[in-house]
Amino acid sequence: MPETEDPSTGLFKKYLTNNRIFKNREVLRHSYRPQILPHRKPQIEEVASILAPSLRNETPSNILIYGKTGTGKTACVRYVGTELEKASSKGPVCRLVHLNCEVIDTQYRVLAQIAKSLDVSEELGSDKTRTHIPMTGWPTDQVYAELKNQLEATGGVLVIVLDEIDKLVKKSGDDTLYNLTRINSDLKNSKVSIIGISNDLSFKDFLDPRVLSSLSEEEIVFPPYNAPQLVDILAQRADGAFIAGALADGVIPLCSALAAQEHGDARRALDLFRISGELADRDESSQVTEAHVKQAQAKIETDSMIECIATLPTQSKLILFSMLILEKLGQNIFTSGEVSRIYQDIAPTIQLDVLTHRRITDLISELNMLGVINTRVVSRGRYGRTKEMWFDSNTDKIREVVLKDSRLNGLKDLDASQMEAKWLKTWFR
DNA sequence: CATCCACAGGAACTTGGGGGCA
DNA sequence: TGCCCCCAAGTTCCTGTGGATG
Repeated sequence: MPETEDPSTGLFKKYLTNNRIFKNREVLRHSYRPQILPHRKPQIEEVASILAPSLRNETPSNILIYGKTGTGKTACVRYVGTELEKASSKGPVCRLVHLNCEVIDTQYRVLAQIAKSLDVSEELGSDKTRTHIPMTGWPTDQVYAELKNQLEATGGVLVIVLDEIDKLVKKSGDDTLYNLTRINSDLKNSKVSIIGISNDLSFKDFLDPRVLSSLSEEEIVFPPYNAPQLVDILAQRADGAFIAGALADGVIPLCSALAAQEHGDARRALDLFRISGELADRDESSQVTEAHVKQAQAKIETDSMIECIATLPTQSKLILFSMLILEKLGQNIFTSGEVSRIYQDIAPTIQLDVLTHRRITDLISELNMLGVINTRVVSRGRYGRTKEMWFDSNTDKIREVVLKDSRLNGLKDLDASQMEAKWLKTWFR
C-alpha cells in the first residue's frame, strides 16, 4: 500500500499523482467510525437508555446483544461508549472497557485486561504505588482481588463490553461470567455492568441459568441489513472516500446486493466496495465499474482462503496435503481414516512429530470451521461411522500455498506415480 | 433384529513454555 | 533456585452410534 513513500523517488509518483479514484481510502476501512450509523438509531437509543443510569451513579442493567457479523454491534456500542464517557466528564466517573474475547479468551486474561485498562486510564494521576498485574504468573483469584481493589479505588461505574462473548464461553466456560456478574456484591464504592456481544444465539445453552438470567437482563437484537440499507451505508461513505464521478452507477447497488446475500454483512459490503476501488485504481481506469466489483468478489474469496491456509500450523497443512494426495489419486471424498493413514505415513519423512488420530480429527474439524474443506459425518453401516470431507475450491491454489511452508519443502517433488505406488495399497474400497 | 464396523468426540491428563515471588 | 501459577497443544482412555449386513 504505497501511501507514505518518498515522492522524490519517482517510483511511486504515479500512484500519488494519478489519483482519480480515491479521495480517502481510510473511510472504507471497517476500523473507521463514521459520525452517523445509518439504520441503527433504535438500537443506539436502546443501549443508551439502558446505560443512562450510570450517569446518576446507579448500576445499569447488563445487556446481551445479538446479531450476525457486520451488523454494526461493535460500532454502536463503541459509539454509545464514547458518548457516555463524554457525558460523564462532569458527573460521576463512568467508564467503558472494550474486550475482544476472540483474543482475550481466558478468565485470567479477561480480568487482567480489565484491570490494566483501569490502570492506564489512571496514569495521569501519577500514583506509582499501584501494582501491575503481569500477563501471566499470578493465581486467578489474586487477579480477581486486585481488580476489585482497583475498582474500589477508582469508584464510579465501569461498563465491561465483552465482544464475541460466545468465543470466551466456548473456550473457557462460564466461570469468568459467573465471577463478573457476581462482582457487584463484593463492591461497595463502585459498580460494574456487563455488555455481552455475540453473533451466535446458541451460546446461551452453555451458560449456567443463573449467569444467563443475570447477564441478559436486557437483550437487543441487531437484524442484518437488507440491500437498500446497505446502499445507504455505502452511499454515506462514498462521498468521503471516492472522487466525484469515480463510481459507475451500478456499483453501490451491486456491492449491496452481493453483501446482502451474505446475511447482510456491512463489513463485507465495505470490503467489496474498497477492493473494487483498488482494482480500478490499479487498472488505471477512471471509473469503478460493476466488472470491478465482480472481480473484487472473487478476489476476496481466494485471498481470505489463501491467508487462512498460510497462517495454519504446519501440522494442519500436512493434513491438508494428505487430502491433496488422495485427491490426486482420483478421490473426491476422503474419510478421516484415509487421511490419517496417509498423514502418518508422510509425517516422519519430513521430521514432523506424528500426531494421533484423535488430534487429527480435531484439526480436521478446525479446517472445516475455517471453510477450507467441507465435512459431514456419515454412517456406512457395517463399514462403520466416519467423517467424510471434500474440497470445493481450487485445489491447485491450496497445494501451492501449503507447499510454501518451509517445513513441507521435502514434499514438493512428490509426483503422482510415486504416490500411487506408495499408497494405492492403502486405498482400497 | 441384533450385531458390529470405524470411527466421532468428551473428559481427564501430560508436557513444556510463559511467568511471579521469596 | 525452587516452588507456585497459567495456558496451548497434544495424548490416553473412553463411551456412543447409524445403518448395512448376516
